[in-house]
Amino acid sequence: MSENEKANDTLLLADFLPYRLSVLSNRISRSIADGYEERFQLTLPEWRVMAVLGEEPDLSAGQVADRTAMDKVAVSRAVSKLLEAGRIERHFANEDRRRSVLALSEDGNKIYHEVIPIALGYEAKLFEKFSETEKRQLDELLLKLSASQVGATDD
Amino acid sequence: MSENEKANDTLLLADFLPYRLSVLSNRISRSIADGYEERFQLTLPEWRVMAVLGEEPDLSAGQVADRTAMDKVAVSRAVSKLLEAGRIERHFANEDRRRSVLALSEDGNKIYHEVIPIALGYEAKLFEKFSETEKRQLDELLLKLSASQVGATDD
DNA sequence: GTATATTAGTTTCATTCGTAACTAATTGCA
DNA sequence: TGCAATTAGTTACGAATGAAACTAATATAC
Repeated sequence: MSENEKANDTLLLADFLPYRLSVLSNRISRSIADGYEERFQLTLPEWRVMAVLGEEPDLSAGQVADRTAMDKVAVSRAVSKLLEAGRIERHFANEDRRRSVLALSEDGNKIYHEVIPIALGYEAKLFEKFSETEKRQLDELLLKLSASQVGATDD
Repeated sequence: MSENEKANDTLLLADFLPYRLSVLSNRISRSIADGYEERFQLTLPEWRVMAVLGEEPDLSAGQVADRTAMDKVAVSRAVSKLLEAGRIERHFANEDRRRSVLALSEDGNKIYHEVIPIALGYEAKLFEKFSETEKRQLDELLLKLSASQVGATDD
Protein backbone atom coordinates (compact mmCIF):
# COMPACT_ATOMS: atom_id res chain seq x y z
CA MET A 1 0.00 0.00 0.00
CA SER A 2 1.23 3.45 -0.84
CA GLU A 3 1.74 6.06 1.82
CA ASN A 4 -1.14 8.18 0.63
CA GLU A 5 -3.48 5.27 1.22
CA LYS A 6 -6.15 6.17 3.72
CA ALA A 7 -5.68 4.86 7.21
CA ASN A 8 -8.28 2.28 7.98
CA ASP A 9 -9.15 3.67 11.40
CA THR A 10 -10.28 7.09 10.29
CA LEU A 11 -13.50 7.81 8.53
CA LEU A 12 -14.23 11.16 6.99
CA LEU A 13 -17.87 11.16 6.04
CA ALA A 14 -17.33 13.94 3.56
CA ASP A 15 -14.98 11.63 1.64
CA PHE A 16 -16.90 8.44 2.11
CA LEU A 17 -18.43 7.44 -1.19
CA PRO A 18 -21.52 5.60 0.07
CA TYR A 19 -22.40 8.51 2.27
CA ARG A 20 -21.86 11.06 -0.48
CA LEU A 21 -23.98 9.09 -2.91
CA SER A 22 -26.75 8.73 -0.39
CA VAL A 23 -26.95 12.42 0.42
CA LEU A 24 -26.72 13.43 -3.22
CA SER A 25 -29.26 10.90 -4.41
CA ASN A 26 -31.79 11.67 -1.72
CA ARG A 27 -31.59 15.37 -2.41
CA ILE A 28 -32.00 14.89 -6.14
CA SER A 29 -34.90 12.46 -5.86
CA ARG A 30 -36.69 14.70 -3.43
CA SER A 31 -36.27 17.72 -5.70
CA ILE A 32 -37.66 15.94 -8.71
CA ALA A 33 -40.53 14.47 -6.78
CA ASP A 34 -41.36 17.99 -5.61
CA GLY A 35 -41.89 18.84 -9.26
CA TYR A 36 -44.65 16.32 -9.89
CA GLU A 37 -45.99 14.89 -6.63
CA GLU A 38 -48.38 17.63 -5.77
CA ARG A 39 -49.20 18.61 -9.31
CA PHE A 40 -50.10 15.10 -10.43
CA GLN A 41 -50.86 13.41 -7.12
CA LEU A 42 -48.15 10.96 -7.95
CA THR A 43 -45.69 9.40 -5.53
CA LEU A 44 -42.19 8.46 -6.49
CA PRO A 45 -42.83 4.67 -6.66
CA GLU A 46 -45.95 5.30 -8.73
CA TRP A 47 -43.97 7.45 -11.10
CA ARG A 48 -41.33 4.77 -11.40
CA VAL A 49 -43.90 2.22 -12.40
CA MET A 50 -45.39 4.57 -14.94
CA ALA A 51 -41.94 5.35 -16.28
CA VAL A 52 -41.07 1.74 -17.04
CA LEU A 53 -44.49 1.04 -18.50
CA GLY A 54 -44.21 4.09 -20.70
CA GLU A 55 -40.92 2.80 -21.94
CA GLU A 56 -41.95 -0.81 -22.27
CA PRO A 57 -45.66 -1.66 -22.06
CA ASP A 58 -47.26 -4.98 -21.15
CA LEU A 59 -44.84 -5.89 -18.38
CA SER A 60 -45.89 -8.03 -15.46
CA ALA A 61 -45.60 -6.72 -11.92
CA GLY A 62 -42.52 -8.85 -11.42
CA GLN A 63 -40.85 -7.45 -14.51
CA VAL A 64 -41.62 -3.95 -13.30
CA ALA A 65 -39.97 -4.84 -10.01
CA ASP A 66 -36.87 -6.12 -11.82
CA ARG A 67 -36.55 -3.09 -14.03
CA THR A 68 -37.05 -0.55 -11.24
CA ALA A 69 -35.17 -2.35 -8.47
CA MET A 70 -38.31 -1.94 -6.39
CA ASP A 71 -39.46 -4.88 -4.32
CA LYS A 72 -42.61 -6.64 -5.34
CA VAL A 73 -44.60 -5.27 -2.43
CA ALA A 74 -43.82 -1.71 -3.41
CA VAL A 75 -44.80 -2.49 -6.97
CA SER A 76 -48.03 -4.10 -5.86
CA ARG A 77 -48.96 -1.04 -3.86
CA ALA A 78 -48.05 1.39 -6.59
CA VAL A 79 -49.99 -0.69 -9.11
CA SER A 80 -53.16 -0.69 -7.04
CA LYS A 81 -53.01 3.06 -6.55
CA LEU A 82 -52.43 3.58 -10.25
CA LEU A 83 -55.31 1.26 -11.12
CA GLU A 84 -57.60 3.13 -8.74
CA ALA A 85 -56.60 6.39 -10.32
CA GLY A 86 -57.17 4.95 -13.79
CA ARG A 87 -53.63 5.62 -14.88
CA ILE A 88 -52.76 2.09 -15.84
CA GLU A 89 -54.73 -0.87 -17.10
CA ARG A 90 -54.26 -4.44 -16.05
CA HIS A 91 -55.26 -7.67 -17.55
CA PHE A 92 -53.93 -11.14 -16.96
CA ALA A 93 -51.93 -13.34 -19.27
CA ASN A 94 -53.95 -16.13 -20.88
CA GLU A 95 -51.18 -18.66 -20.59
CA ASP A 96 -50.66 -17.92 -16.89
CA ARG A 97 -53.54 -16.24 -15.21
CA ARG A 98 -51.44 -15.20 -12.20
CA ARG A 99 -49.23 -13.01 -14.32
CA SER A 100 -50.48 -9.48 -14.78
CA VAL A 101 -50.01 -7.49 -17.94
CA LEU A 102 -49.72 -3.82 -17.18
CA ALA A 103 -49.80 -0.81 -19.43
CA LEU A 104 -50.47 2.90 -19.17
CA SER A 105 -54.05 3.91 -19.80
CA GLU A 106 -54.76 6.76 -22.16
CA ASP A 107 -54.91 9.09 -19.20
CA GLY A 108 -51.73 7.60 -17.76
CA ASN A 109 -49.97 8.07 -21.02
CA LYS A 110 -50.97 11.72 -21.08
CA ILE A 111 -49.59 12.26 -17.58
CA TYR A 112 -46.48 10.29 -18.47
CA HIS A 113 -45.73 12.70 -21.27
CA GLU A 114 -46.32 15.65 -19.00
CA VAL A 115 -43.99 14.42 -16.31
CA ILE A 116 -41.14 13.42 -18.59
CA PRO A 117 -40.09 16.99 -19.41
CA ILE A 118 -40.09 17.81 -15.71
CA ALA A 119 -37.80 14.90 -14.96
CA LEU A 120 -35.56 15.48 -17.95
CA GLY A 121 -35.50 19.19 -17.27
CA TYR A 122 -34.23 18.54 -13.82
CA GLU A 123 -31.60 16.19 -15.11
CA ALA A 124 -30.57 18.75 -17.70
CA LYS A 125 -30.14 21.30 -14.95
CA LEU A 126 -27.88 18.90 -13.09
CA PHE A 127 -25.79 18.48 -16.21
CA GLU A 128 -25.88 22.13 -17.18
CA LYS A 129 -22.22 22.68 -16.47
CA PHE A 130 -21.06 19.27 -17.61
CA SER A 131 -19.16 18.82 -20.83
CA GLU A 132 -19.95 15.84 -23.03
CA THR A 133 -16.72 14.28 -21.84
CA GLU A 134 -17.70 14.67 -18.21
CA LYS A 135 -21.09 13.14 -18.86
CA ARG A 136 -19.48 10.18 -20.52
CA GLN A 137 -17.00 9.83 -17.66
CA LEU A 138 -19.78 9.89 -15.11
CA ASP A 139 -21.70 7.31 -17.07
CA GLU A 140 -18.71 5.01 -17.17
CA LEU A 141 -17.83 5.48 -13.54
CA LEU A 142 -21.36 4.77 -12.38
CA LEU A 143 -21.48 1.65 -14.51
CA LYS A 144 -18.21 0.55 -13.01
CA LEU A 145 -19.48 1.18 -9.50
CA SER A 146 -22.63 -0.78 -10.20
CA ALA A 147 -20.51 -3.65 -11.36
CA SER A 148 -18.30 -3.48 -8.25
CA GLN A 149 -21.07 -3.95 -5.79
CA VAL A 150 -20.36 -6.79 -3.44
CA GLY A 151 -23.80 -8.26 -3.78
CA ALA A 152 -24.06 -7.40 -7.44
CA THR A 153 -25.72 -10.44 -8.89
CA ASP A 154 -28.08 -10.37 -11.79
CA ASP A 155 -31.22 -10.19 -9.68
CA MET B 1 -28.89 21.68 -29.80
CA SER B 2 -26.97 18.95 -31.55
CA GLU B 3 -28.70 16.07 -33.24
CA ASN B 4 -27.51 13.56 -30.68
CA GLU B 5 -29.33 15.53 -27.99
CA LYS B 6 -31.93 13.42 -26.24
CA ALA B 7 -35.51 14.04 -27.24
CA ASN B 8 -37.43 15.50 -24.37
CA ASP B 9 -40.40 13.18 -24.71
CA THR B 10 -38.56 9.95 -24.16
CA LEU B 11 -37.26 8.76 -20.85
CA LEU B 12 -34.97 5.80 -20.56
CA LEU B 13 -34.71 4.96 -16.90
CA ALA B 14 -31.46 3.13 -17.45
CA ASP B 15 -29.93 6.40 -18.66
CA PHE B 16 -31.64 8.70 -16.23
CA LEU B 17 -29.11 9.93 -13.72
CA PRO B 18 -31.37 10.48 -10.70
CA TYR B 19 -32.73 7.00 -11.10
CA ARG B 20 -29.31 5.41 -11.51
CA LEU B 21 -27.97 7.20 -8.47
CA SER B 22 -30.93 6.16 -6.40
CA VAL B 23 -30.67 2.49 -7.28
CA LEU B 24 -26.92 2.45 -6.83
CA SER B 25 -26.95 4.34 -3.56
CA ASN B 26 -29.72 2.29 -2.01
CA ARG B 27 -27.96 -0.93 -2.90
CA ILE B 28 -24.67 0.24 -1.48
CA SER B 29 -26.14 1.61 1.75
CA ARG B 30 -28.10 -1.56 2.31
CA SER B 31 -25.02 -3.71 1.78
CA ILE B 32 -22.94 -1.77 4.24
CA ALA B 33 -25.68 -1.68 6.82
CA ASP B 34 -25.93 -5.45 6.47
CA GLY B 35 -22.35 -5.55 7.69
CA TYR B 36 -22.99 -3.89 11.04
CA GLU B 37 -26.70 -3.69 11.80
CA GLU B 38 -27.14 -7.13 13.20
CA ARG B 39 -23.67 -7.46 14.64
CA PHE B 40 -23.81 -4.20 16.58
CA GLN B 41 -27.54 -3.62 16.84
CA LEU B 42 -26.99 -0.37 15.06
CA THR B 43 -29.26 1.24 12.51
CA LEU B 44 -27.97 3.36 9.67
CA PRO B 45 -29.03 6.72 11.17
CA GLU B 46 -27.47 5.71 14.47
CA TRP B 47 -24.25 4.83 12.73
CA ARG B 48 -24.25 8.15 10.94
CA VAL B 49 -24.52 10.01 14.19
CA MET B 50 -21.71 7.96 15.69
CA ALA B 51 -19.60 8.54 12.60
CA VAL B 52 -19.75 12.33 12.82
CA LEU B 53 -19.22 12.33 16.56
CA GLY B 54 -16.21 10.08 16.17
CA GLU B 55 -14.80 12.50 13.67
CA GLU B 56 -15.71 15.65 15.56
CA PRO B 57 -16.86 15.32 19.17
CA ASP B 58 -18.96 17.74 21.21
CA LEU B 59 -21.36 18.64 18.45
CA SER B 60 -24.92 19.67 19.16
CA ALA B 61 -27.82 17.72 17.71
CA GLY B 62 -28.33 20.47 15.18
CA GLN B 63 -24.73 20.34 14.06
CA VAL B 64 -24.99 16.60 13.69
CA ALA B 65 -28.04 17.15 11.51
CA ASP B 66 -26.15 19.64 9.33
CA ARG B 67 -23.13 17.41 8.91
CA THR B 68 -25.12 14.28 8.10
CA ALA B 69 -27.89 15.86 6.04
CA MET B 70 -30.32 14.09 8.34
CA ASP B 71 -33.30 16.04 9.56
CA LYS B 72 -33.41 17.01 13.19
CA VAL B 73 -36.14 14.51 14.05
CA ALA B 74 -34.08 11.64 12.71
CA VAL B 75 -31.12 12.87 14.73
CA SER B 76 -33.22 13.20 17.85
CA ARG B 77 -34.42 9.64 17.51
CA ALA B 78 -30.99 8.25 16.82
CA VAL B 79 -29.57 10.19 19.75
CA SER B 80 -32.11 8.83 22.21
CA LYS B 81 -31.48 5.27 21.07
CA LEU B 82 -27.73 5.79 21.36
CA LEU B 83 -28.11 7.33 24.82
CA GLU B 84 -30.24 4.39 25.94
CA ALA B 85 -27.61 2.00 24.66
CA GLY B 86 -24.87 3.97 26.41
CA ARG B 87 -23.00 4.62 23.19
CA ILE B 88 -22.95 8.37 23.39
CA GLU B 89 -22.99 10.85 26.25
CA ARG B 90 -24.92 14.07 26.36
CA HIS B 91 -24.64 17.12 28.44
CA PHE B 92 -25.93 20.59 27.81
CA ALA B 93 -24.02 23.76 27.05
CA ASN B 94 -23.72 26.16 29.96
CA GLU B 95 -24.18 29.22 27.85
CA ASP B 96 -27.32 27.84 26.22
CA ARG B 97 -29.01 25.07 28.11
CA ARG B 98 -31.10 24.03 25.12
CA ARG B 99 -28.05 23.10 23.12
CA SER B 100 -26.85 19.57 23.62
CA VAL B 101 -23.21 18.56 23.56
CA LEU B 102 -22.83 15.05 22.24
CA ALA B 103 -19.86 12.74 22.21
CA LEU B 104 -19.17 9.03 21.91
CA SER B 105 -18.93 7.18 25.20
CA GLU B 106 -16.02 4.87 25.82
CA ASP B 107 -18.17 1.99 24.68
CA GLY B 108 -19.38 3.96 21.68
CA ASN B 109 -15.84 4.77 20.73
CA LYS B 110 -14.93 1.11 20.84
CA ILE B 111 -17.81 0.21 18.53
CA TYR B 112 -16.96 3.14 16.30
CA HIS B 113 -13.51 1.75 15.72
CA GLU B 114 -14.89 -1.68 15.01
CA VAL B 115 -17.38 -0.45 12.44
CA ILE B 116 -15.00 1.82 10.56
CA PRO B 117 -13.01 -0.98 8.93
CA ILE B 118 -16.25 -2.61 7.82
CA ALA B 119 -17.38 0.59 6.16
CA LEU B 120 -14.01 1.39 4.65
CA GLY B 121 -13.56 -2.18 3.56
CA TYR B 122 -16.78 -2.01 1.67
CA GLU B 123 -15.79 1.24 0.05
CA ALA B 124 -12.42 -0.24 -0.87
CA LYS B 125 -14.19 -3.11 -2.55
CA LEU B 126 -16.24 -0.66 -4.59
CA PHE B 127 -13.07 1.06 -5.69
CA GLU B 128 -11.12 -2.13 -6.22
CA LYS B 129 -10.99 -1.74 -9.96
CA PHE B 130 -10.68 2.03 -9.98
CA SER B 131 -7.46 3.74 -10.88
CA GLU B 132 -6.38 6.79 -8.93
CA THR B 133 -7.41 8.89 -11.89
CA GLU B 134 -10.84 7.41 -11.94
CA LYS B 135 -11.29 8.00 -8.22
CA ARG B 136 -10.30 11.61 -8.65
CA GLN B 137 -12.67 11.97 -11.60
CA LEU B 138 -15.52 10.52 -9.61
CA ASP B 139 -14.77 12.82 -6.72
CA GLU B 140 -14.82 15.85 -8.99
CA LEU B 141 -17.96 14.80 -10.82
CA LEU B 142 -19.86 14.18 -7.60
CA LEU B 143 -18.79 17.54 -6.24
CA LYS B 144 -19.94 19.16 -9.42
CA LEU B 145 -23.28 17.40 -9.25
CA SER B 146 -23.75 18.46 -5.65
CA ALA B 147 -23.12 22.02 -6.68
CA SER B 148 -25.60 21.77 -9.58
CA GLN B 149 -28.55 20.84 -7.48
CA VAL B 150 -31.47 23.13 -8.11
CA GLY B 151 -32.22 23.59 -4.47
CA ALA B 152 -28.57 23.59 -3.48
CA THR B 153 -28.43 26.28 -0.87
CA ASP B 154 -26.14 26.25 2.10
CA ASP B 155 -28.68 24.69 4.46
C1' DG C 1 -54.59 -37.81 -11.63
C1' DT C 2 -53.66 -36.31 -7.07
C1' DA C 3 -50.29 -34.31 -3.88
C1' DT C 4 -46.34 -31.31 -3.36
C1' DA C 5 -43.53 -27.54 -4.63
C1' DT C 6 -43.01 -23.28 -6.91
C1' DT C 7 -44.29 -18.85 -8.62
C1' DA C 8 -47.12 -14.28 -9.01
C1' DG C 9 -48.98 -11.15 -6.54
C1' DT C 10 -51.53 -9.36 -2.23
C1' DT C 11 -52.36 -8.54 2.58
C1' DT C 12 -50.94 -7.95 7.25
C1' DC C 13 -48.34 -6.16 10.79
C1' DA C 14 -44.66 -3.97 12.99
C1' DT C 15 -41.28 -0.50 12.20
C1' DT C 16 -39.49 3.65 10.11
C1' DC C 17 -39.92 8.16 8.52
C1' DG C 18 -41.27 12.97 7.83
C1' DT C 19 -44.27 16.89 8.70
C1' DA C 20 -46.34 19.54 11.93
C1' DA C 21 -47.33 20.76 16.52
C1' DC C 22 -45.33 21.31 20.77
C1' DT C 23 -42.08 22.56 24.97
C1' DA C 24 -38.41 24.97 26.82
C1' DA C 25 -34.64 28.26 26.61
C1' DT C 26 -32.85 32.43 24.60
C1' DT C 27 -32.83 36.75 22.10
C1' DG C 28 -34.62 41.14 20.55
C1' DC C 29 -36.79 45.16 21.38
C1' DA C 30 -39.99 48.50 23.28
C1' DT D 1 -38.34 44.57 32.86
C1' DG D 2 -41.62 42.11 30.05
C1' DC D 3 -43.54 40.24 25.94
C1' DA D 4 -43.11 38.66 21.13
C1' DA D 5 -40.03 36.19 18.02
C1' DT D 6 -36.55 32.80 17.33
C1' DT D 7 -34.05 28.64 18.16
C1' DA D 8 -32.97 23.67 20.04
C1' DG D 9 -34.85 19.70 20.50
C1' DT D 10 -38.90 16.36 21.40
C1' DT D 11 -43.38 14.35 20.79
C1' DA D 12 -47.37 12.92 18.16
C1' DC D 13 -49.45 11.31 14.26
C1' DG D 14 -50.27 9.82 9.66
C1' DA D 15 -47.95 7.89 5.61
C1' DA D 16 -44.41 4.88 3.69
C1' DT D 17 -41.71 0.71 4.02
C1' DG D 18 -40.19 -4.17 4.46
C1' DA D 19 -40.47 -8.89 6.09
C1' DA D 20 -43.32 -12.57 6.55
C1' DA D 21 -47.62 -14.85 6.01
C1' DC D 22 -51.05 -15.67 2.86
C1' DT D 23 -53.98 -16.75 -1.62
C1' DA D 24 -54.31 -18.36 -6.06
C1' DA D 25 -52.45 -20.43 -10.25
C1' DT D 26 -49.13 -23.34 -12.36
C1' DA D 27 -45.54 -26.83 -12.65
C1' DT D 28 -43.55 -31.12 -11.03
C1' DA D 29 -43.35 -35.74 -8.93
C1' DC D 30 -45.07 -39.91 -8.09
